[in-house]
Amino acid sequence: MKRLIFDARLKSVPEPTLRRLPMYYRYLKELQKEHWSSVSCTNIGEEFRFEPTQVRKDLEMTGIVGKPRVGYPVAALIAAIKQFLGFNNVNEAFLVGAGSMGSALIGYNKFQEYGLNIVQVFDNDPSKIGKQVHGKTILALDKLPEMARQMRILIGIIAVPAAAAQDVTDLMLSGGICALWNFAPARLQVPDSIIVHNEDLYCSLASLSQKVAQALRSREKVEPSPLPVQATGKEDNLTNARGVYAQTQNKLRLPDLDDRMPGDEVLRN
Amino acid sequence: MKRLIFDARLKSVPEPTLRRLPMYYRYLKELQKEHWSSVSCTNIGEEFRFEPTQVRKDLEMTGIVGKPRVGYPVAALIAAIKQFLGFNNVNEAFLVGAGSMGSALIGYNKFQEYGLNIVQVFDNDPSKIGKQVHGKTILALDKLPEMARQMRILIGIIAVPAAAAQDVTDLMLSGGICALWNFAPARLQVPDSIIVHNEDLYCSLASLSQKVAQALRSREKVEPSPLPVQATGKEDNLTNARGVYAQTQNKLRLPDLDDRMPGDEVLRN
DNA sequence: TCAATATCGAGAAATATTTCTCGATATTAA
DNA sequence: TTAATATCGAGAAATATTTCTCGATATTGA
Ligand SMILES: NC(=O)c1ccc[n+]([C@@H]2O[C@H](COP(=O)([O-])OP(=O)(O)OC[C@H]3O[C@@H](n4cnc5c(N)ncnc54)[C@H](O)[C@@H]3O)[C@@H](O)[C@H]2O)c1
Ligand SMILES: NC(=O)c1ccc[n+]([C@@H]2O[C@H](COP(=O)([O-])OP(=O)(O)OC[C@H]3O[C@@H](n4cnc5c(N)ncnc54)[C@H](O)[C@@H]3O)[C@@H](O)[C@H]2O)c1
Repeated sequence: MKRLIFDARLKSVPEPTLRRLPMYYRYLKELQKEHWSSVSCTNIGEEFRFEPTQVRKDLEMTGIVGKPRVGYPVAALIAAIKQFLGFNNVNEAFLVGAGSMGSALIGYNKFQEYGLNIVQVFDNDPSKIGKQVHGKTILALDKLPEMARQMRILIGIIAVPAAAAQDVTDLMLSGGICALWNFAPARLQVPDSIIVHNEDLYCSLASLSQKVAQALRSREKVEPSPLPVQATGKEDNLTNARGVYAQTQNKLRLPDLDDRMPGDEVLRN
Repeated sequence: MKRLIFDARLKSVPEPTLRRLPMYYRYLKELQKEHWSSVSCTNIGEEFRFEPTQVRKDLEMTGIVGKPRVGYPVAALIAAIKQFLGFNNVNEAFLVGAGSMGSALIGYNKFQEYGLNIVQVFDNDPSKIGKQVHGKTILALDKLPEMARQMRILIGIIAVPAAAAQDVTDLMLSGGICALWNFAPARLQVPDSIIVHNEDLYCSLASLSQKVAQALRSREKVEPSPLPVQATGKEDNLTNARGVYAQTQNKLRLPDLDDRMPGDEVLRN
């Protein structure tokens, strides 16, 4: 309608595709270790319980072409996904908040495989500044903007309490950072041109919680069929029509009450 | 088609709705602190830049009914979402893997607000067993199944290296645990009746990475229009038609090269 | 009191995403 | 060589999700 597409390559990438591609990526790396030379959508689909066609549509987004009856060369496919997801331009990032969450992230060197490299760490706690975390020296916050600008850092990771998140955001933007990975449970106010990715464990937990609650409800309400019917399994947390339906029928396999001795106490501490 | 819906209340909940509801929940709690008595879909929509109708459809899932021209009573709405997402049945959970990730999770007491309570922590590292993390004593792994059964624990949190994740899973299932929150980058093999929620930071990172890469590409290819056009902002990471289109047009606001002094060096460490 | 208006609820329409279908083609095995 | 078959690619169909539309209604202020 009133939308302008500037470039074919910028065609909208469905969010669900964006969530599945990295899964394939990791799986393909496993296959590569096991010296597979080629892989079909059927292979991948079986691993994740997705329809082969869906996998094919996802891979299509990366621009790779496969061979009928054979599939895709594993190495080329990995390269294509890597390129498409931007893992190639290893993005250097600043992290603010060397608390427990921040430290875990800093110590996590595997991010580099996915194109992220945490190069500097900042905090505003005087007792932390100058100390090292996983080999990185914690710097004072006020140095951030200038360093970000000089090093042309594009990505900022926010691991401070929610109350401090907006201030940290503003500081990062003032240093030219334009993409944020936010671990604080806070909505950041930013200009439209800034990319924000909220890593919200609460939301994630909610999804699990809802499914457990639903399964419990379903167990109470729907006693007629006593055996577990379907479930999402590991394909969970993806938008998948079948998955969604499966969820509706989901019955949680609760610890069978008959498994217990009559005298068993339910412990609490 | 061949699907049986057992109970109207179990009607399929769209995944996107499941991701948005907890956002509303947190926002509503903020409003409550500020003593709002009622709230409309328009209010909520403005906060997150969602269409009011979408918010209304989401809230509809919880079963709440509002008043025309007024909206919903804040307290009742919070209660409805809480109930719907299962935050009421405070779910007690076991966590395995008292490493950096696990410790961060254990120390995170806010999960309780969302219905999750980590009651026991396990590890297989003899040097950690018996020690405390955030007030919780680390127990030997072999005690898990029996304790889980006695305490009727339903939720297990996996924070061990990927290689150990399947073993830990099997142990948890043997203790009657039937819902897993998995932080390891591994696909867990479980029966269909088990709920698995993978917390995959890689996938999340990939999504950010792809957007940055796309914005960079778009900047290279599409110079005609020099000003930033649209973006996802904080509503990112949701499936939202407008959002998706916005992304396609997304242009990253890069640090303007002219901002720098001619002699500026790009630092690396 | 009554008009103006914001908002709800529900159903229709539009859009996005997944699944199906089919023709083409590369590999395998007879 | 040839038939059987698995798989790709592309477009059509089905399904899911979002957005639009409209009638109903509660509140506000004239
Ligand atoms: N720990 C978890 O499992 C977990 C889970 C989900 C979300 N989070 C979120 O991640 C964030 C960090 O959590 P955490 O557990 O690491 O907290 P933490 O208290 O351990 O760490 C916070 C760090 O931020 C620093 N800080 C505070 N204000 C600052 C400021 N204005 N500028 C710079 N640094 C500042 C503190 O000095 C501290 O080092 C929080 O927003 C939390 O809600 C944590
Ligand atoms: N740290 C991060 O930021 C981060 C990010 C994403 C994912 N993860 C994932 O979370 C998991 C934990 O990461 P981490 O950084 O905390 O690692 P870590 O090495 O700090 O901790 C792992 C813990 O698990 C324990 N463990 C190992 N094998 C075990 C077994 N078989 N049974 C019981 N306990 C066992 C270890 O003793 C250790 O305490 C990993 O799978 C990692 O990939 C971590």
